[in-house]
Amino acid sequence: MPFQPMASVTRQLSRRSVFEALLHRSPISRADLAKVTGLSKQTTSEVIDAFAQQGLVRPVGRTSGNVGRTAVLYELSPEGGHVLGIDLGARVTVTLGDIAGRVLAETDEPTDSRGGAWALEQIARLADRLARDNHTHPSRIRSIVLATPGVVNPRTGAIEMAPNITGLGHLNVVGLLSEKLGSPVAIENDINLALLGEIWHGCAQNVANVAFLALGTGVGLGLYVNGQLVRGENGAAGEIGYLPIGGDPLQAEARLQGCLEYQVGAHGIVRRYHEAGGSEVESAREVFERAQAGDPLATGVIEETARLTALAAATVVATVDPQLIVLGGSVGARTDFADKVARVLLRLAPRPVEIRTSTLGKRAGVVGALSVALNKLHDELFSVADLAAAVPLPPPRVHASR
Amino acid sequence: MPFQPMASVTRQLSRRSVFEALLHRSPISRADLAKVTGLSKQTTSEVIDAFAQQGLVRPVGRTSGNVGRTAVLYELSPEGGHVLGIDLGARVTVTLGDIAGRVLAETDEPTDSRGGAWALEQIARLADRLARDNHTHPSRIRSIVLATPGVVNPRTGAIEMAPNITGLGHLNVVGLLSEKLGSPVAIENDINLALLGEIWHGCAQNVANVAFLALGTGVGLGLYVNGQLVRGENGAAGEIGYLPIGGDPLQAEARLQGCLEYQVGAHGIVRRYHEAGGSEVESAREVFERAQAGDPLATGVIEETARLTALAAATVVATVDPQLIVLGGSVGARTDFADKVARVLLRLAPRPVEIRTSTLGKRAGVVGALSVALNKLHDELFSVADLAAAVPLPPPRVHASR
DNA sequence: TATAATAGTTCGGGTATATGACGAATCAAC
DNA sequence: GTTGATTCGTCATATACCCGAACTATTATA
Repeated sequence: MPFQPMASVTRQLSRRSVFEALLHRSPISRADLAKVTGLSKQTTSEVIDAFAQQGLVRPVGRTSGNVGRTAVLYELSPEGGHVLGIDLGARVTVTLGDIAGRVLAETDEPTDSRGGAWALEQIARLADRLARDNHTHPSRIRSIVLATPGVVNPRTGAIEMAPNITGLGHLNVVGLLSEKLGSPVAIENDINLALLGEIWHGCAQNVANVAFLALGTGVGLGLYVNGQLVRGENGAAGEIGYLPIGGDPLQAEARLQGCLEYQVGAHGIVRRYHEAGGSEVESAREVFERAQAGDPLATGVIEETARLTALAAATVVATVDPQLIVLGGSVGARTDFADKVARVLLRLAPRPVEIRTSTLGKRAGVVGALSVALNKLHDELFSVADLAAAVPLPPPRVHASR
Repeated sequence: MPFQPMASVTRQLSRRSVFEALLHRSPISRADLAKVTGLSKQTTSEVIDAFAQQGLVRPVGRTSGNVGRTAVLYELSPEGGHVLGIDLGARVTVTLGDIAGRVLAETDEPTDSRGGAWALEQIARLADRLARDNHTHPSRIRSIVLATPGVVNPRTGAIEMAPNITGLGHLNVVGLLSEKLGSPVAIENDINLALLGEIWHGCAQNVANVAFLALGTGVGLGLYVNGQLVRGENGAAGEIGYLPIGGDPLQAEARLQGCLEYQVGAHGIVRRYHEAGGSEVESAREVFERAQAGDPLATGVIEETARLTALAAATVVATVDPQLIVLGGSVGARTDFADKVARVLLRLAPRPVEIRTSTLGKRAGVVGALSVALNKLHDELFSVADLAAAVPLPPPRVHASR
């Protein structure tokens, strides 16, 4: 094995170029690939031959009707690799995709209420069945991403504060799952992945600076800045439940649960309705329904919720200046609620910011997980990471001035 | 014209590799360069020869004392290119550096109070003199970065809200300055650059996630996330003067000046001292002095200022989860004040965050400007940007699921 | 049927890189 | 001093990769 790092870089770049063209323009001929990538026909052909031998690419017919010789058209083969996106929330959702980003199948069921290891077992079972039902052996799956609530440590992948699923924090989820499923597993916060889902296939496509405000059982924020996800040093970026908004942040409940979440989380909405003298309700959705039915107490609670949410949004606008704010989660995705928030925000922010509601809804998490799994697979195959890491240009060390 | 027409990618990578090694380990021999870069001695030698011919590199002696043939040591030549960092605030500061990041000279004087075009003229004069005094013709300067208060549009470079220097907003600063100085000019917000200064040579070295909280005449935030500066869609990231903290954000002054800035800005401190019944003072510094002298009114004002600052810091922690918060600016850099902030923040944040005070002080802005100018020069010479842009791997377009 | 156009392959040339051999220069030990 | 080990830097050679041009194959159209 003659190890020639530099020499292989250029071929890797060519491969990557061709792959990308296939990703975006398949079915496509060798000739068109050469035009699109800017590579010579010669190089393109070599790469395609290699891809075909690797099973990454397959012919799908020929051109016809045009003058000249017919061209063989190629596309990425589903056999090239499969990826899995998993969302672990109140339900477990598993999505199977192929290397080209095509969604092949999706399944879900309520999460095993015993939590912890049982939930992982459930995931493995669903994933296995999904793969087999789609003529794919589970071992063919090359990249798996799991969306989970809680703070995910970006270095270790440990789940540090999982509020809803019990007993996840003590498990080595990455290790257990990747062993069960036989493929590399990555974990990411569900709100972050919902954001990436909206960016990939939802309402935030082609935007480099987006904030995703999730309001449901909890409160959370996903940040996408400079075309990158913001995880934070401990994976705790976007934990805006702890924003000092809506009460005394030094109060006991506020310190424990988070000041904003105490008010705006689903429990907070119900509690505030009761405190205002409202009759028994079970869920935040009921408060919304009563408000729509004309209950003035409920309306007041909702208005206040919208005001606090707008304050949180204004906070994000002031710190990060996104082009777009996406509202999601069971509460946030309601268009009536989003309208209220937008109205307040207009008076709070120094400049207007576009607000949209999530278009993917509950699927945002899995879709985002799939997109990350896909990116990981692509990076593994056509890594430019080595290249970027090989020649960084950091600020120079200190030199004495003369 | 040292423009290599389409130097092949692989050679460019080698050049970059060697350059980076020179940057960090000079003086260094050809043999050691080969070891460090992983390139062959042959390639390394070719690159060094090219650099030498280009004037980018020069020999600086030989090794001695070791067994074996002596090696010629090389370092980056100051002739390789010069850069300029400029800070335009109450004073104009100009720093001259060379391609290796060595600071060659620095000068400053009070900003021309007539502002606008006069200030630009002043900058040009200072820069010209600085260059000539250091045996460098101004035309040798290849990259200039200007630090300025206000919101700098990241696309156009226009200054959109310059509070202190009058008449800057209406000028095409980039165009005028680059014409006067004969070199490409970039503009960046002064707080952002102060942050980068601290990261380069100050108290935030080797940290990937930093927040820089500047408290002085105004209030501002610089964010460094995932090893990148956060500018925001409109360059308005970090405009935390508008954070809804410390009062009703819908109040007239709050909406105009920014809610937090109205309280915590230097004017706000003075005003609050007067409102509390304190006697005439001119500046925030006097309030601090009186507090130190035992004035209970002043102490109260300072405590409240620290509390509000801590709230702002907690906001940043909750949204972005930095590893480190740097306090800077004439007020923020005071260690006594920083201690107070740290104490309050400890009780606000769900996890402790390190707080430091700026070590570069007033020079942070120029140093940061110089670092960016340097990076721009390096990127121009050894751009890997073309390379990264040539083969992106974005999420694929939507495919119909089957 | 002839012609123009397009697809894909073959071949030669140029630029890189790595490797190993070789001369040059130095220290250390005898 | 002389010799040997050691390191520096260059030369020569082989290989990988890319491109462009020539060439063959295949098609629509006049």
